[in-house]
Amino acid sequence: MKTLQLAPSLVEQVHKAILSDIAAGQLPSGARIIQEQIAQELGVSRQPVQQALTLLRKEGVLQDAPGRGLLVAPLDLEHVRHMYDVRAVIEGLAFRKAAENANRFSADKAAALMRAGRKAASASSVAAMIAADMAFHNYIYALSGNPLVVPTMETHWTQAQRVMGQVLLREHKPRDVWDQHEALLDAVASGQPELAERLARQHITEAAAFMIERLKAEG
Amino acid sequence: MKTLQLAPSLVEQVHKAILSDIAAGQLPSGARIIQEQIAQELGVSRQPVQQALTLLRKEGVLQDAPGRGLLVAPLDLEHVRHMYDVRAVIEGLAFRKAAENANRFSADKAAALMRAGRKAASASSVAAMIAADMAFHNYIYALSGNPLVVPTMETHWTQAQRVMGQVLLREHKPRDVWDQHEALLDAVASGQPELAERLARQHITEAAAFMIERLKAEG
DNA sequence: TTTATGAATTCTGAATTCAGAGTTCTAGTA
DNA sequence: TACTAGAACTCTGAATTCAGAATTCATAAA
Repeated sequence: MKTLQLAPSLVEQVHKAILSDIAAGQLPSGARIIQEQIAQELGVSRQPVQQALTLLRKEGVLQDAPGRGLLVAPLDLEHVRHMYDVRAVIEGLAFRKAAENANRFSADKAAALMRAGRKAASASSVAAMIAADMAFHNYIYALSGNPLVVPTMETHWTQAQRVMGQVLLREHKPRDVWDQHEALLDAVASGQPELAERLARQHITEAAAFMIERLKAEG
Repeated sequence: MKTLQLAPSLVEQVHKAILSDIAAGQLPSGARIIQEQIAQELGVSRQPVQQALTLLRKEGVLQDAPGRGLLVAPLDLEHVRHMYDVRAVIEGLAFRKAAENANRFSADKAAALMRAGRKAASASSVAAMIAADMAFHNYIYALSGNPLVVPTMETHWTQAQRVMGQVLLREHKPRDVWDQHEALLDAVASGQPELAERLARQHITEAAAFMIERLKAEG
């Protein structure tokens, strides 16, 4: 008999709903967040909304606007830079640990991820590209064996998604990261922690430079 | 005109109170958490307590016990190890960035932090030692110029506090980290990012080894 | 004596209500 | 017309209330 999963509480649902609204651009940077309004739109009381908001604030997605509640944290260049700085070191950790667990590496799974990524890249589907990228990194997180990586990265991923969405939308020929991903997988599969960490940090740093460049271009 | 800090909300106060109860051993691992009870003890309604609890659960300090609410998460060694792994790389980032901002380094502030830390260490006050340690690291976070470090570390700090409390409680002669802290400050003050990062990671890794050793000893 | 059934209790998530702080709008004055 | 005082409004944090789900306890039957 398998344990049945308990229904997600309203708090979690509201949390997710707000987050995806932000990622999709419904709630742009600097937008004011009014509890009552959100509660009405989602058809719940202010109570679960308030809890979700304190969560989001702790996560840095929202920020205090003393006297007028909360607003969506701005996605300015500095912020993006900082986000990628944090991401770089955590990805470094994840890849290093994953390489230490090379024995649990699955060549099949890795090949499937690569195929999906290359296909999305050639099809120029923004949503598919983001999904493939996330799937790739999530596989590494799992392989790292550190269950804290995912929650720690969660916030930064929502930001990263925001950035990628923003940038990829107007790129006709987005840069292909899958050669880098392949090199990373090689380092992991062959059990080279130091190399994997270095490559991972480099990978993210380059991605950051690219994204920031493009964001600057469009203003 | 300097911005005046707003009073901490009840949620934050409750959060802090529960955390220190756990760190102090009042609420041991596995203890059941009853909202009503906590609310009465602290003289507030269940509302802020509930919010604080959802926060604590997100942070991993409490865990779901389906059907009977929440309980204090056990402090297992693997978890602590993972927490320190994450902390090590983020501290590395913070110290590296801080060293890059050596021009904003304040010798006065640093000296004050060192004094407070050494004093707490010699006085063998657990609470003061934890507070001094946090103050030291928070100074570096601020100096790093990356506002995402603090929220990213928050979760891990709550765990770290718990571990330190647990260990320091029964150490008569706790290990003195302030020589290491001094070396770290030197690296930052003299603007050596690489060195600062390396030392920081080493510092945390050693702390982890020490804490895990002691935790293992008491079982 | 052990097991099963159902009532009572306990506890939580969520809704509703209340009070206070801040902002905005309006009117009056210089 | 520009500025200030004050009323009205908006929004939040917190308290209280409500409803439902799970556990525990008591009782009856095998």
